[in-house]
Amino acid sequence: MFNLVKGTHDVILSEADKYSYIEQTFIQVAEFFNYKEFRTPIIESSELFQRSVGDSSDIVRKEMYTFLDKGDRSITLRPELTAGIIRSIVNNKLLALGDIPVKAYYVGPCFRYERPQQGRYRQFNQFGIECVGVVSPYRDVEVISLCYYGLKILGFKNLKLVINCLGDDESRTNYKNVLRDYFAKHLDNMCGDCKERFKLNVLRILDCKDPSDQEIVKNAPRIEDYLTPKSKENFDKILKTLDNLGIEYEIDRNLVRGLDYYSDVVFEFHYTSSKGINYGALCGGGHYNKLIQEIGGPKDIEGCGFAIGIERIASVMNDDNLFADIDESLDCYVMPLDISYQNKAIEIATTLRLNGFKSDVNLEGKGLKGMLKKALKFNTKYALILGEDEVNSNKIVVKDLKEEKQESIELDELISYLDQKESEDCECHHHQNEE
RNA sequence: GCGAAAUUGGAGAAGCGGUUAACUCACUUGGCUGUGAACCAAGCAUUCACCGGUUCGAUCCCGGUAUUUCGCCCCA
Repeated sequence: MFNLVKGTHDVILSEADKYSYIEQTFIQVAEFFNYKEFRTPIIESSELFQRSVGDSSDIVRKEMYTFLDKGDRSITLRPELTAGIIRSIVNNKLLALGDIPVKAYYVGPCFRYERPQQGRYRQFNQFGIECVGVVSPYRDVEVISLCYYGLKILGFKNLKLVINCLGDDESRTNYKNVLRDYFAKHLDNMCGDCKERFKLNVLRILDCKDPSDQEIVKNAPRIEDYLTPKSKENFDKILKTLDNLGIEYEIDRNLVRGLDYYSDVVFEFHYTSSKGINYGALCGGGHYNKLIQEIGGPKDIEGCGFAIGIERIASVMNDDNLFADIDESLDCYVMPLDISYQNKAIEIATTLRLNGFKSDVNLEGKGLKGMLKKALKFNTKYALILGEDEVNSNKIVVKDLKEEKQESIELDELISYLDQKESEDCECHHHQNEE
């Protein structure tokens, strides 16, 4: 027996159904917003992430799976997908063609060397979108609303959008200087992490969880006082539009996020269940001004995106019972009563499949009782019994497992018989709906 | 990276320094030889995560390893 590698997990059977359900929901919403799928490599050059995610981020500093390949190239398993998506947009010259914005969505595995916990793995899956070529603050709203509707369709109620504005370059340079001056005075009393943050990225001191540090943060200069008029105006437009769309938000001036490429608007959706359990952030995203240029793209092209963790969403949905019953059913289960009828049985099953009936055959040589049990386990509509009498007379018994009725049918008429039963079924449903 | 706790069949789970490792569910087979339930009977861990140590004897005590969970950190 081999153990799983730490922080990895198998996604199988009903768990896999749940993951596809989450992914498909977001994919459909993204398609509806005219986003196109992008599939980029799982491995990228290490430098890509150092440049984009940022040397001062925890991800780059301690969470990347980096190795040298046989040609001595430094390779990294992607810790997130934004960098790769932007790289591919730049490499494929999609921006030079003038079709901005490029609207991309993605789904796939990411890798971070972190301490595993429930709903949190070293190999995990993300869905996300990037909208590159953003010239209007309303694009930011579009990105936020896409995320909002995806979560809503999955059944999340009482979502809280937590939002902040980090400002553009000019705002941030000014603000960081002021902030550095302020924290320099208090640095001796602050935690070790913050001393580190002071050197690397002073903004990240703002979301330190240390209580005594929070006291210091409380009196720190605030970003809103250092925003350039343009940043401020854009942020106000975003907030106003969110109001109009009925998306509730809360401004958190200390929301910074751990990736260095964000500027201007950043956001997270937080969730508290009806039972009052606070699950924290389900996803996060924001705007980036300099990332495209940093990766070698044209100047002055901005983007916006968000990502959700599939594992995290699935874990919360499991916990909060948000998965509707995914109804897996089988139309027909063919049951040969003797192994000598198995060849006949698979012929019948094949015919059924070619005619649009999802079918399976019992080839395990069980007794009728055992096969019926198996049929029930698959949530089968029709059990088809093939015994001596049927084989001799070229017939088959069709047993409706829900109605608990059965009929012996000529094999030639099996498909038309089932088609007729199905259409009656449909009409029945229609009548029920009308009532 | 730091701190803590856990790990017994397919699942839940009891157990104790001494060899039939309880019980429940699931599953298999038969009673019922061609019909789903119930009932009854039988079967279902030479083994208690792995490796060492202590011991006459270890699933139980000790040490190490692995994994998981929880907290910190961070995030999705």
